[in-house]
Amino acid sequence: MKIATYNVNSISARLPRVLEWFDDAKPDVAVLQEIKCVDEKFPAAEFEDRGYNVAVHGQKTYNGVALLSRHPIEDVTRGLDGDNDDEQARYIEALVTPDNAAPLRVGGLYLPNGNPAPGPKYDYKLRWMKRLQARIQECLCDEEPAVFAGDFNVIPQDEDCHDPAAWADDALFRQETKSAFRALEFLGLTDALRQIDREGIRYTFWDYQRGAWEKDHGIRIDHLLMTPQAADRLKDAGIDRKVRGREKASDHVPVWIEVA
DNA sequence: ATGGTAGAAGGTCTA
Repeated sequence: MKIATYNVNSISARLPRVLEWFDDAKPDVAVLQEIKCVDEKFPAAEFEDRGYNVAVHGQKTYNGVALLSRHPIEDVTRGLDGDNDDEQARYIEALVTPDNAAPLRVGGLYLPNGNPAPGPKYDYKLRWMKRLQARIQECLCDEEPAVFAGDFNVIPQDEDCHDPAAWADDALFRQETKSAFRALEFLGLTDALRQIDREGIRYTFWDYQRGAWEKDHGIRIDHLLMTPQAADRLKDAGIDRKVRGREKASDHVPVWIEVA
């Protein structure tokens, strides 16, 4: 079973690119971020025609996430507990129940960027990470196979960044951010992409500005974190880097895992 | 050189 995450940076602007990738990669489950539209505007039919069940947690202009699955989905939830005043659409979760494999819980997330840091946006990022940690802890206590996938807006380590010094004070790479991400890993989660030999394929995002793609000035911020019961089933993982070079590409590329 | 680009807007804001 192939599970992928892809920050599309507007589903309406990106639809031809996204469908092209779906037809090529054929993920069983995909979580999308920054769809930037309300639920009713999401092009669900395009995915349903390809055999996907569609769950959307949309928002006008900003944010917005979706979960698409060829297998049946149950228990769809939208948003994270812990802040009733949070109106930003950044989290969607479902239990994927294949006919021929064990169920797998999948959380799709778009973690706040947090810039400028320090400041209120950064405080929101750190609070959001605490709420995510609480949700992950629940799944770990249930000893459930689960994958938390998405745009974490976290560069975990120096090796995930073309120029660590240039990013030192950025909300994606500040010490508090890295520590909060480590706290998630220390719960017992596996960073799936860390496990494989990527032969120089390390990054998942290249800024539109300053020729970042052409110079390979990238960062790794799109991740799939797996509970032990899910990590035991991990077979392969990859980054579909070539997508970044296409016309009208998102600034992120798809990242995927294959699980038994 | 606090620029540069992209998207949703139709103001600037977010990234």
